[in-house]
Amino acid sequence: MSWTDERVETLTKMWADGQSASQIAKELGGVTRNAVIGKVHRLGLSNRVAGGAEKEEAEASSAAPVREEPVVRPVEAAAVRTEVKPAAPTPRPASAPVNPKMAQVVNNVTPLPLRKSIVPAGQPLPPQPSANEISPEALASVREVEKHAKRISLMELTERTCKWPIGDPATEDFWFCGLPSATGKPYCDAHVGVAFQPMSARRDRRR
DNA sequence: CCCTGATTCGC
DNA sequence: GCGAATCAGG
Repeated sequence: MSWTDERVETLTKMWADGQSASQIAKELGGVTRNAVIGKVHRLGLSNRVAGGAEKEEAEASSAAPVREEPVVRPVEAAAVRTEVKPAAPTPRPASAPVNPKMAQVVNNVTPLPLRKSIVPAGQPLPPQPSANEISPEALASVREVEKHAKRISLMELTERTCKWPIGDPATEDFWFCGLPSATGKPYCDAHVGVAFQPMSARRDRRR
């Protein structure tokens, strides 16, 4: 792969938008993160956020561009950010996963009343599984695991962290399990245990 | 260990 | 110019 104008443009935009070198490399394909970093330096795009807080951009405020040679103007950066794809709707695996919301009922972590505000008016809720659809063993292991969960935030999720949500997303008391997830699986072993269950077993336990 | 960017240097 | 290897760090 060579650095075509188009690829350089992609690199420039993603870098300005705060994407990591590895993310950019993955997007471009055919290059390693080292290649991306090398190119970034050769392009003189290095010094990104300058110093301090990373992760979230510090451009919201339209502070006067003191420094010349702007990498990307705020408007431009904002436009790019808008293109970020929203999380894809979670498809139900063939093995009939149980709604994660169940965890709360199970944990009796204030299951009800759910904050009405998080459910847009007029939006019918998907079928909510009941506690007895989950095997006692799976429940026990989940309760145990959630005591030691890493409690990571949305931004800290990676391909190999458990993405099981815990708590109420409408409050501060919300986080993700964060324990190591089996390669290729979205959750840690315990949460895979309650998320994926054979249809027959669920039917049998259902009241 | 997972990950980050920075630098060097043979090609 | 390129990027693997390496370094330094979270």
